[in-house]
Amino acid sequence: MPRRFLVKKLKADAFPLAGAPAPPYAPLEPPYALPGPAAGDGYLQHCLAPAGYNPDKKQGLPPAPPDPAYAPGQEEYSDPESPQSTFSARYFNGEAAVTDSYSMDAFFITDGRSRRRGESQRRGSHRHSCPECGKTYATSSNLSRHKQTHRSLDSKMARKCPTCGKAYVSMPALAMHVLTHNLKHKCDVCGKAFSRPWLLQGHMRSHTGEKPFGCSHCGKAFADRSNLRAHMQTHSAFKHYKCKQCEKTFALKSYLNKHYESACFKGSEHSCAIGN
DNA sequence: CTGGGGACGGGGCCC
DNA sequence: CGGGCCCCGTCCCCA
Repeated sequence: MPRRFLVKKLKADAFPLAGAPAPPYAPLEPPYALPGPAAGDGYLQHCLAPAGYNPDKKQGLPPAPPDPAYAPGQEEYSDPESPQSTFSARYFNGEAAVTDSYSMDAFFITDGRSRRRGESQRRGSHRHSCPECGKTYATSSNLSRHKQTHRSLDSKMARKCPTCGKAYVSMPALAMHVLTHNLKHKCDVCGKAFSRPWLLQGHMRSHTGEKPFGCSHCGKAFADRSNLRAHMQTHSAFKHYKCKQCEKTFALKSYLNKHYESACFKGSEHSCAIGN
C-alpha cells in the first residue's frame, strides 16, 4: 500500500486559532463533509491537513517552533490525494491535557518523508525525484535507495533473509528485517526483548505510565502515538469504512475488519477485499 | 456486535 | 551504512 498521507504532528499550540477558543467539546458537524469520491480511500479525508507543516524538522515531541505565518485556510496544497480540512478551527490546546497535546490537524500533518511532485518547488530547493512514483528525496543516495523498493521480487537483485527466508528487493528493508530476528533490547522490568530500541521505549511506558501523547480535543493521553491516532478518529463524526455486504459504516478500519469477521459474513463468501 | 484502547511488529525515510 | 524516528497495521482485551 502506498504511504499516502504521511503525516506529522506538531504541537497544537503551534496553531494559534484566531479569535476566542472554541469549546473543547464542540460537536463535529458539517461543513466537515467528506469531499466525495475520495471517501472510499479510507482515510480521514476531512481532518487531515498539511497546515503548519514544517518539512525541515522531523523530531517528535520537542516543540516545533510556532509558525506565525500559518493561518488556517491559507495553505495551498494541491496534491489530489491530500485531504483538506477545516477541522483545526474546532480545536485548541486544552489545559486538561496532561502532556503535549495534538490537534487533529497537528497530528495528521505530513512528516515530510514522502514528498511528491511539486514539493521541491514549494520548498525552493532542488530535490531528486523518483521517475516511477514521483516521490522526491534530498539526496541522490536516498533516491537510489528508494528505487530499490520498486524492484520486482523476481529481480536478480532480490535477497533472502538467512534466518527465515523472506525475500526482499530492497537491501535496506532486508537489513531492517534481519534485525527483527535479533532481540537485543531487553526490558529491565519484565525481561521482554525487542528488536529495536524505540520498541523498548514504548514498552517501558507501560511500566512507567508515561503518556506523552495527549488529545487536544478531550485531554486524554496515550503512551503510543498510533493509539492517539486511532483515538482521534473516534472524535470524527464520519465513518469512512463501509461494509460491502450490509453497507454499515465504521469510523476505524479495524472496526470494519472486525465486522467482516462477524456474523455479517459468516457462512457467506465475500470475495470483496477487506479494506480499501 | 460495536466501540475503544493497550501493546507491539514491520518497514520506509531522514540525518 | 546505521541509528533514530515515524507511520501503518494488527492483535488482543474489555466495556
